[in-house]
Formats: sequence, C-alpha cells, structure tokens
Amino acid sequence: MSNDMMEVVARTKRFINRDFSLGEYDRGWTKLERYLFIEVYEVIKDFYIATSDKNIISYSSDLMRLKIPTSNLNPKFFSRKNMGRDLYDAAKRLSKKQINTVSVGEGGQVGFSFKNIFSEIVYAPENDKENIYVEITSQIYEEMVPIESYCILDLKLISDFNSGNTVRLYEIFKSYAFRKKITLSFTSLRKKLGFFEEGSYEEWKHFNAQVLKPAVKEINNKDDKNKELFRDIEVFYEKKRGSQDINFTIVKVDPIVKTISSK
DNA sequence: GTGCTACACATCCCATATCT
DNA sequence: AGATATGGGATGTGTAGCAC
Repeated sequence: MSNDMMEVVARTKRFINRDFSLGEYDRGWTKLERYLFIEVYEVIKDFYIATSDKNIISYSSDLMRLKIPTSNLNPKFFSRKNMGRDLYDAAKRLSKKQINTVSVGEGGQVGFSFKNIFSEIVYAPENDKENIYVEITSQIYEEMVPIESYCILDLKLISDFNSGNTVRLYEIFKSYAFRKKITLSFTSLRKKLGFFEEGSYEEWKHFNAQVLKPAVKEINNKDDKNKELFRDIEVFYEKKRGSQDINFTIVKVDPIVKTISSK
C-alpha cells in the first residue's frame, strides 16, 4: 500500500456537438487545426448556453465574430520554438476548410454544395497579440449549437493521439459513449471519417487493418503503459464475416484518479 | 538537403466461415 | 465434406508533410 501512489491528472475538457463531428468532413485536418476548431467551438457553445459572451465580438443572423485569447491556447499542441509560425500555418489552412456535400441524382446529375467554414481568421500581433479573431457564418454555427447532442472531448487525449484517424474515431466513439453498445455499418463509418466520398478504404480488410484497429488500440492505450493514466473510454468491436454491421461496445473508464503501483 | 512518420493502398499467403 | 469466399497478417511501394 505504501508502494502505491495516487496521481491526479489535470484535465481540460471541451464540448462538441456530436452531430457536427469534424470526422464527417475532410480527412486532411491536422491535430492543431482540429484543436483550434474546438476552441472556436467552445466560444460559440458558451455563448449559446449563456455561460459567457466575453469572447463574442458581434452577432447577427448571418455572421458571428469572436475572438480566441492566445493565453488560453494549450501549448501542448504547438512546437515550443515556433508557436507563432504554427499558428500562422494552422490559421491559413483553417481558413480554407470547407464542408462539401455532393449528391448524384438518378440520371447521374451531380449536385453539390461547398461552404467555407470560416469566412475570416485574423491574427495581427502588432495590433493585438492577445487574440485571434474569427468570423463564421450562420450556416455553419447553427449546425454546431443543438445542445442536446454535445459530447465531451478530452484535449489531453487528443494531443496524445498521433494519428488523425484516431482523433476522428475518438470523437465518434465519445459521441456515442452514453450508450454502451452501438452498431454502425461499415459504410456509415466510412462516411463519418470522410473516406466514403474520397473512395478510400473500400475494403473492410484494409480499413480495419490500417484505420480502425490501430486507432482502437491507441484509444484503449494498449501501446504504452506509461500512458495508462490517460484514457477515458475503452472500445471493443466485432464484425461478422459478410455483414456490413460493426458492433461496438464502449466502456467508460475513470481517467482522473488511478492507483499505480511503483514497482 | 536527409530522415522520419503517417497514410493509402496492393499483394501474397494462410485460416476459417459459409455455402453447396 | 469439399469448394469458395472472406478476412487477417505481414510486407512492400509510393507519396506527403514535417523536423532537423
């Protein structure tokens, strides 16, 4: 007993609408881009549930302007020396992010809708190095706000994952974690991950071997014993041969206090 | 520039679930 | 029971992005 020690890990939680998971969009999101997006999300969510409007600059039925205080940014997502450049690169790429919907009608007629997620992202340190300014249109932020579908993401975990696929799958699993068992078809999971439209991973075998299995392994923290402290769900799944359905079992685990034995 | 990692496959071999 | 289809494992290839 004296050999055991209790460790309490400080956690930073963020809420995100599970129906607006970034996983449903392009696969080319870096970890930093996703993190900045989640911080924007936090400001909008706080505004909508009337927790805080301190970072909202203006709001209309068409457009919302908000700011992200740089002092709140988690340094873990940036390289130590080049935070400024990291921020520049990520903001530049974020400003180009789109939501794309492409449909093919019966006669092969293609319909499409492209929307930029952010209409403007500004960071001008010579004027104001404390804040990043973000402009977002109503078409986008209205998708974010249905409060009944928020799920809680753990930033520490997200920063520890080393694959974008893992982050997206983690978002999806967390969004369903209020249920113990879920069934998703292979196709719907590919759609959620953005692989469907790209035509990637058409074979379950490849998808499982390259995407799902490594991600679940990482989420369950089977790789690194030192990271045992940092997990909040455990995921198990099975898929019957020939079936489209994948059955997931998601178990919540308490990540905050764990007893670890020192040898 | 080099080296590393993540990613998206393709291919080969083998085990086994499912069908006839 | 034997054939066939499906899926797992291992390996290799090429590309892209990033760090140094």
